[in-house]
Amino acid sequence: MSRRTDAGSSAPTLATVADEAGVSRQTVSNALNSPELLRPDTLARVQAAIERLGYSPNRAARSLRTRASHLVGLRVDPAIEDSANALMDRFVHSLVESTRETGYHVLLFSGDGADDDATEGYDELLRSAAVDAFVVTDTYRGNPHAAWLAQQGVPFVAFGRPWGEPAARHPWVDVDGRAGVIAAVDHLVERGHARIAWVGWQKGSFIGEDRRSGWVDQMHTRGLSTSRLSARGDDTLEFGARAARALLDVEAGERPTAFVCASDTLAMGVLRTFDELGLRAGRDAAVVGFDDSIAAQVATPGLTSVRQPLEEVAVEVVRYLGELLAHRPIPDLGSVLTPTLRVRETS
Amino acid sequence: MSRRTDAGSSAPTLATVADEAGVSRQTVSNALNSPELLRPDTLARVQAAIERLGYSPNRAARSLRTRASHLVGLRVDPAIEDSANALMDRFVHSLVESTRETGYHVLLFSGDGADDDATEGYDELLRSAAVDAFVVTDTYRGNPHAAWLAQQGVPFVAFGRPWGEPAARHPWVDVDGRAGVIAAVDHLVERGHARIAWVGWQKGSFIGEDRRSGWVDQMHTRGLSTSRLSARGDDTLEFGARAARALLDVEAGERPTAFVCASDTLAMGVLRTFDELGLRAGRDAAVVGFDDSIAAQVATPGLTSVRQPLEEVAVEVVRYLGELLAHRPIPDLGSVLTPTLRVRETS
DNA sequence: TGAGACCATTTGATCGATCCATTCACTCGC
DNA sequence: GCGAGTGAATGGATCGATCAAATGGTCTCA
Repeated sequence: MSRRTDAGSSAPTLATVADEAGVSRQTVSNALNSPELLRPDTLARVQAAIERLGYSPNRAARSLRTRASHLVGLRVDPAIEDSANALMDRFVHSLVESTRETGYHVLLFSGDGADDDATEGYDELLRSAAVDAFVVTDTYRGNPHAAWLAQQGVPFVAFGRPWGEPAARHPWVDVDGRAGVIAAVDHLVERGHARIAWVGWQKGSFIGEDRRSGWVDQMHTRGLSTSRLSARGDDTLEFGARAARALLDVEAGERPTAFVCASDTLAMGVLRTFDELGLRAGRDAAVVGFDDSIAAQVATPGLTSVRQPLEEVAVEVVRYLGELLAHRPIPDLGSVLTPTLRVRETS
Repeated sequence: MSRRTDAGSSAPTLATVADEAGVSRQTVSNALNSPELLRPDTLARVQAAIERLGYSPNRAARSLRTRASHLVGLRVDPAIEDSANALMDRFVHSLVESTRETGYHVLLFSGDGADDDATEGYDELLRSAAVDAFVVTDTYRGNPHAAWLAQQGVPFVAFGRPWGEPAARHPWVDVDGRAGVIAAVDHLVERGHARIAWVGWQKGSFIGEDRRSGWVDQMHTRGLSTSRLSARGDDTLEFGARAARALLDVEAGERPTAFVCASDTLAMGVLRTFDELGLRAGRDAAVVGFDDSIAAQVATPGLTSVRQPLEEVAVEVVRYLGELLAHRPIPDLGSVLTPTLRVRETS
C-alpha cells in the first residue's frame, strides 16, 4: 500500500498524505477540491492526515495540470514620485487584501526600459502562463495595454473607464471624479463661496475633462459664473502655484475665493502661492484637492480633498476577476463608485 | 517525427517547437538553458522556430521540475496611512525593477486578519512551494517573521538590521539612519545653529535609538549640549506638534533654533506648531525630517529631509537573493548604505 | 436470485518542462 | 581499418497534482 514511504526531509505530497491516511491519491485530492464526494468518516481521516503532515498542495503541479496559476499580474511603472503614485500604493494594498480572500495572489512586474513596445512584460507572462489575468490601472486615452490585451482575448479588469472607446468589452471599475468635484463645489457654495476657481489639467485628458465637467456644470446649476476662473496645465506643484498667482492677479471683485483642484499636487501648489502672498488657506480663501494623499493629511493647514474609495474599487475589481475566470457572463461591464469629501482646515 | 502536430489554438510547447525545428525536445530545452551545448547552426534553427511560434516556456512545468518558482514573496501589511507606507511604495517599485533583471518576480501577499499567528501567509506560500524566498521589511526588535523564517531555514533577505540579534545568520541590507542624522546636524551647525532639538520615538525602538544616537553623538562632537533638547513619543503628527510646543515653551535663551526629527510625520507636526505660533520654518527656526516623503517635497515651505537610497537597497537585496538561491556562500552578511540629505526651505 | 443503479474509492494517463543515461556521428591515432 | 574519444542530439523517466474512466461494494426491485 505504501509505494512512497521515504517521508524524508522533503515536503509532503499527495502520495505521502494518501499513505498516511490509508487512501489513494485521488481521494486526498477530492478531500481538498470536492469534499462532498467523500464519506464523512473518510474525509475526517484524510483531513487529520493533512493536518498532521502540514501538507499544502504544490502550486506548480496544480497549475500545470489545471492550467490556472491563481495569480493576477499588475504592472507597476517606474516610480514617479507624485501623488498619483501614492494612490497606487493604497490600491495595491487593497487589491492584495481582496485577492487573498479569493485564493489569488498579486504578481508585480514592470515593463523593461524600452518603452516602445507597450506589450512588454504582459506578453511574456501571458505566453508562459504565469498569470491567469491582469489588472490594468492607467486607462488614459487609447491605452495601448488595454487595447492589446482586449485584442488578444486575455482576461483583464481595468481600474478606469475605457474612455472614448464605447466598443470596449472588458469589465472595469472607476471612481466618479465628476461627482467628487460636484461635492467639492457644493461644499464650498454652502460655505458661502461664489467665485470658485478650477485648477486642472490640459485638455486631452478624459479624466481631467470629467472632473472639470463637475465644476462647470455644478457652478451653472448653482447659478454661478465660471468665466475667467479656469486654469489648465501640467500636474505639477509649479503649475498649481503659477495658476493661483494668475487667478488672484485681478481686481478685488473678480478674485476667486475658493480653488478646486484636479489633484493634491496642484492644490499644494496653490497653497504655496497663498504662502507667498501672505494668504491663509481656510480663512482668506478655500482650497480643495483631489486624492486625499498623505500630503493632504499632514499639510498645515490640513487640505480638504476628495478621497477615492480604493478599498471598494479593489473589491469590485476582484469580483469581476472572479466572474471572468469562472467564465461566467458579466451583465454589467462597468462599475462606478462615488468618492467622498474629506473636509479639513483649508475650506 | 511529429508526434505533436495538433498546433491548434493552444500555446506552443517544447514539443511543438521541436517539431518545427526538426529536433528533439531536449535540444530545444538546451537551446534555452545551455546554448553552448548546441552546434551554432542547430542553435540558430531552434531559435528561429522559437521566434516564429512565439514560444515561452511554461512556468508551472518548469517550476515543477526544477523546484524553483522564480518568485520572491513580499508581505504587505494592511495599509496604515503614514509616511512609512509611502516609503514601502518606493521600495517595492525598486524591488520589482531589480528583480526583473534577474528573471525573478515579486509576489505580494498579506497576513490574514488574525494577527496572532505571525507565520500566517509565509507558511502557506512556503509549503506550497509558491515562492523561492522572501523579502522581509520590518525588522523591529524581535521580529517574529524573521526569527521564524530563519529557524525554518527558509531563504530570505531582510531590509533592516537584525537589531539586538547578533546570532542572526541571514543577509540583510540597511540604511545608516545614524549617519543621516549626523549629516542633518552638521548641516544645521554649518547654518549657524547651536541649540538643535531632537524629536523622536519612544525608547525601545532600535531604529529610533540609532537615529537618536547620531544626534547625541554629533552634538557632543561639535561641542554642543543636548540638555533639555530631546522629546520622545509616538510617530504621529500630534506628538510632533506637542513636542515642538513643549520644547519652545522655555525662556528665550534656552529655546531651540532647529529641530531634527525621526520622521517626516513628526516634522510635519513641528511645522504645524510653527504655524500656530506664527513662526516661519527656515527663517525663525529650522526643521529637518526623515524619509523624504512626498509630503516633504510638496509642503510649503519645502521640508529638508533625509532620503534613504531605496533604489540601491533594492539592488543589494536582489544581489543577496541571487547568492542565496544559487547556494553560494555569502561572505558579508550585512550591507549598510548611506542616506543623503535633501535640503529645502525649512533649513 | 440476479440485473441494474448508485456510491465511494482507485488506477492509469496527462499537463510541459528538465534530469539522466544512452545513442549517434565523426575525428583521430596506431 | 578499427577501437577509443569527443561532441551533439535523442528517448525515457520524473516532478506532483488533476482528469477521465474503471473498480468493487451495497442496495433496490423485478
